[in-house]
Amino acid sequence: MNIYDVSERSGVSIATVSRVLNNNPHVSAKTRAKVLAVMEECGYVPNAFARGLGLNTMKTIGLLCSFNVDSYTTQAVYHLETALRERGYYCQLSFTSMEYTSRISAIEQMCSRHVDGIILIGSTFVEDEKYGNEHIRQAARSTPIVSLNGSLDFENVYCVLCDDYRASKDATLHLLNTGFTRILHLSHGDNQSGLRKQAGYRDAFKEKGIPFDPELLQHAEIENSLHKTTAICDFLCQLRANGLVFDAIFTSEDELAIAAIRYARQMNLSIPKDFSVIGYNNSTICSYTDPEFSSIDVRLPVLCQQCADIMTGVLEGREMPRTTIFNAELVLRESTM
Amino acid sequence: MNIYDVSERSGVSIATVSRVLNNNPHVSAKTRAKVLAVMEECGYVPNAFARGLGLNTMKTIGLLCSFNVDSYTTQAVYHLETALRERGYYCQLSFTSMEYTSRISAIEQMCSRHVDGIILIGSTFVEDEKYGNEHIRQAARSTPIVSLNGSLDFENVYCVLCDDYRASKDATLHLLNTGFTRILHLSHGDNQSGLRKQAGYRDAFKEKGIPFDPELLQHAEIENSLHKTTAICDFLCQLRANGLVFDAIFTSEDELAIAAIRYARQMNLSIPKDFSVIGYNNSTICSYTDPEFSSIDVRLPVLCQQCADIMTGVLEGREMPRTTIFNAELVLRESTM
DNA sequence: TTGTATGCGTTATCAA
DNA sequence: TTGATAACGCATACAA
Repeated sequence: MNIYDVSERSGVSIATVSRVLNNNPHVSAKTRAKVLAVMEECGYVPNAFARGLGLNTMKTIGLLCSFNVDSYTTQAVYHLETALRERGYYCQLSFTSMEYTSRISAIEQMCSRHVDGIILIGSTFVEDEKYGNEHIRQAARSTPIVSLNGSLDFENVYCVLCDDYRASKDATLHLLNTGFTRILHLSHGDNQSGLRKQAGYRDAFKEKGIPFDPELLQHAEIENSLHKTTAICDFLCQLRANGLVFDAIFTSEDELAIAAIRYARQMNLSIPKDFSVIGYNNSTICSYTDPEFSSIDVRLPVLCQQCADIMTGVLEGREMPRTTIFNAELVLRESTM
Repeated sequence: MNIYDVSERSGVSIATVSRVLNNNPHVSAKTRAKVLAVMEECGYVPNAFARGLGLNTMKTIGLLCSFNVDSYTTQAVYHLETALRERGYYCQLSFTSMEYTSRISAIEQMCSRHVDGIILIGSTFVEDEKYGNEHIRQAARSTPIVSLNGSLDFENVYCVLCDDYRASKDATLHLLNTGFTRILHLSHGDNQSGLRKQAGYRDAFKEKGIPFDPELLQHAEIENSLHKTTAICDFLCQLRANGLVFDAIFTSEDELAIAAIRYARQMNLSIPKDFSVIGYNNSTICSYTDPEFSSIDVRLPVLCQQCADIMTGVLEGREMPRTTIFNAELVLRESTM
């Protein structure tokens, strides 16, 4: 059942059928009604591929996720899809593995599938000097790219960021101001966002004039196993056993804060009097521990709305800001004073 | 840059270019090399829409998620996308809201976009008598549907299930066998999967000849808020205050088990001696609590692989089983004897 | 307001 | 092995 069948059965040309289909006002009410009736009767559905070929768009945005299937990524996917659908766009989804080549080919594939735009979820898509980001610049020549939480300065690439630096500084200052000076920063990795967090953390010490001990900056390797919490908790115990003194932990991800809470309990430290914990992302898991832990709300729903707005704006030919930065908010719970 | 440009620059017809593109063996090595060289040089990428129009497929599977953005759904999305990509298919993603009409239109939209197949994630897509599932039967007339964890008996609909009934029965029996008889079943809702779990739970009592108290079957409304755990914990305290006696909790979702663990701590109940907890799905959050809690592993990666296998098999015209059922496994942790 | 004719970029059939 | 040409189903410029 195609446009020719409908035109035949309703006794008009395919042009008229097409007009009805596209709500073109230059159709008489009578003709329109007739055509619609035939369409209804035959259960006609326009062929999306043909339309795509003609219009050179299928109203589709590619969503690229890194290999971390964490709450940040999954929530972002949810918010982005919802926001884009509201704006008339569909989503194509792809996860990438840990390898650099996987990120490259994922972007290439999206382009070859002729998506209208690509949204990169998380700063893991921004490579360090070792590899560089030429592939992103290249892809952006044909397809607009919005980077959620990753900063890139390329033509046709738009960045929507949360001010991780300031948020981390604020969180660290809060801990410093409430009497904790030996603050361990447990970091996920050295991706761009992680580095911004580390900088904010460090500068908080500087601002307070408190000497900073580089030993307090620790990396926790995340393997996505069921024993992650135990492993990280053990890691913390080991640090302590090795003589590192710390009275608070600020983590780059909520998942890591879970382990920090457990560590405190194992060490019989009273939270928040003797020991404080602050996580990052303010995800649902903040309320999974007892005590519930404080965290930084990165306003993911707002960021995602903005990503969708910018993407649709660009596609509609409007001038859009190349970088948008939102403030985060420190949400205090039982794990801090 | 299209196939005509390539044909012109390489001095062959578009038919030959197309053959090279599709690895058709009826091309001389010399011609192939020449054409490939031109393609490489020009950075030619075939137009996906035109190919879709010609072949009547864009190798795309629609993934439909319900409104619960829980770990089950998000993990399923990850495993499905990965498995399908390995098999040469791309994924289009759509979330639905709580309304019935939203599920209807999501399915219709997928069909109208001409996806090759649709995967329904979770049994929430199976409606009760109130609405019925005619829309699914209808959609399946044009598009093969695979239902993950939802049972449906329609032509062209394939079901991949975990034996929730047996898993629930096993979990309940384990609790009964370790001395707990007042087992509260905290259920997410009366969707199909939830009902199977309830039946297994009930039949465990029957099998042991222990009278079953219907009061022990309780529903927890899930609003996806940050205060969910607190709310459910309060709900449990209220039940207790109202005189309901229970010495164990078996939940239909891991998220609910978090609240059960907290309840036990608040009540100063010693886990697992005085109080046992078993969750459902064996997600990462099982290790977020202290003590970590036991849960039912529904083998989601395996189920998703099977969904992908069946979908691709159907699309390739092979005969595929209409229903596949896997066994779950009870994973014991610190919350049970 | 309606119809005719053409283009979109492939794949595939049939001849050569 | 290669090429000419007809689909595929829609949108649209232009003509009527």
